[in-house]
Amino acid sequence: MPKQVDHDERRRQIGDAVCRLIAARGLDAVSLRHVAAEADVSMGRVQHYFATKDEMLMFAFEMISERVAARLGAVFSDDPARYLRAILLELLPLSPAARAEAPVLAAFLAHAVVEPRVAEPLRQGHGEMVAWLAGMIGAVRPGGDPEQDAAALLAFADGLMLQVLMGQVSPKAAEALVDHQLGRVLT
Amino acid sequence: MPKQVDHDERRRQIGDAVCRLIAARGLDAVSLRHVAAEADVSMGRVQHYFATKDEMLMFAFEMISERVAARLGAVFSDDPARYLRAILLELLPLSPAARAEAPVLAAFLAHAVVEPRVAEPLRQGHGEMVAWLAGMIGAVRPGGDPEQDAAALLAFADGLMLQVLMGQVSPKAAEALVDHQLGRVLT
DNA sequence: CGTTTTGCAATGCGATCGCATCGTAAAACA
DNA sequence: TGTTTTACGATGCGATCGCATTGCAAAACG
Repeated sequence: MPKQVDHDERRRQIGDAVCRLIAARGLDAVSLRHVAAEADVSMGRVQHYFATKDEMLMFAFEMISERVAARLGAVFSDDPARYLRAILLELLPLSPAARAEAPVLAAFLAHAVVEPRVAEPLRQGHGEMVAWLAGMIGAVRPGGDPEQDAAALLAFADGLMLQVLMGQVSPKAAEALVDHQLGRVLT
Repeated sequence: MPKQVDHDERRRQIGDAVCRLIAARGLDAVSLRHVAAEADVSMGRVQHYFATKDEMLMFAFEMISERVAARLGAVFSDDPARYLRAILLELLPLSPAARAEAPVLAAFLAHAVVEPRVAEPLRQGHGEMVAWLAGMIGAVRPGGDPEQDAAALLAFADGLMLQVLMGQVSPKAAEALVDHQLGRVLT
């Protein structure tokens, strides 16, 4: 056999091309041929690593999910208020990394509306996020209803992400809005 | 010539089919043949009323935009606080009408991320909505920064719409969240 | 009443789609 | 060193795509 390649590495390279394609031209621009071209490999190679297009898309979805999770996991602060703020900002397409991932995430969010297999993991992520946010809010400001505040804050962040992506809100304005909203919640 | 038909009416019938298709299976399920089947007409008819698929999609987009606008326009209350609440609830997929339109809107929102021709009118609608909300907030609670509160509230509503569509938040919980959030803003 | 115009239905075309199949160079393994 | 197995590249197939073309029945119009 030819030199043993890193199977997972190859899959990630192709998944990367899928994500770039989605970010630039949307989910329906993803075809085996376009992906192969974007990744600069043959179509046979793409097929070798993914049995079906659907499997490839689901892999790309898991990829960006994990990347976003990793980005959020890399955030930390001793001060709960700062921690909370940093996490919320990390959800928005402000940094280059987030700006690359957010359009892909947005495409999958819309896809989740009509595709339960995408919606389910997102549902789980939502639950975990709300729980984490509620914990932080409770740490900063005891009393009240931290779960409600957490859920509201997450809805706010999700909507703001989309609005920034659509150009309805500038990155600068989005950051100001996060501070404004946090000010309302944490007092 | 055959009996004079109501040209606009026919276009709306086809546009309706497009919207139903998008709501059920997403934007990329829209093909001339699928639309013809959904509308129970021939493909030739679809082509007769829309020169290109793109024109058909843009028409469907304008259709739901106007419908949502009409639904919002039908809301009214003498009490600014109630008015504000009613508008926010109308943005969510709670009523049957809103539940039919929201998935279509969500699909176009995601499309807007990579398609400026869809993003532009949405940008305008966003601006108008923020201005209106700010006015209402100012009427209920003078002082503060109503524009910031309005923008934050709209981001919250947009995100909540998506979350309800994805099943992350139940309609009942969404309504409670709206009241919670309004309580934070209007005091 | 004949002509013209309208509203389609039908068909076809080239492109592209996902996917299956086949062939093969090469390295791991016996 | 021979065999097997891996990693593809190439090609092809049937389905579907958007769109163009053609034909024609019927009603509005002079």
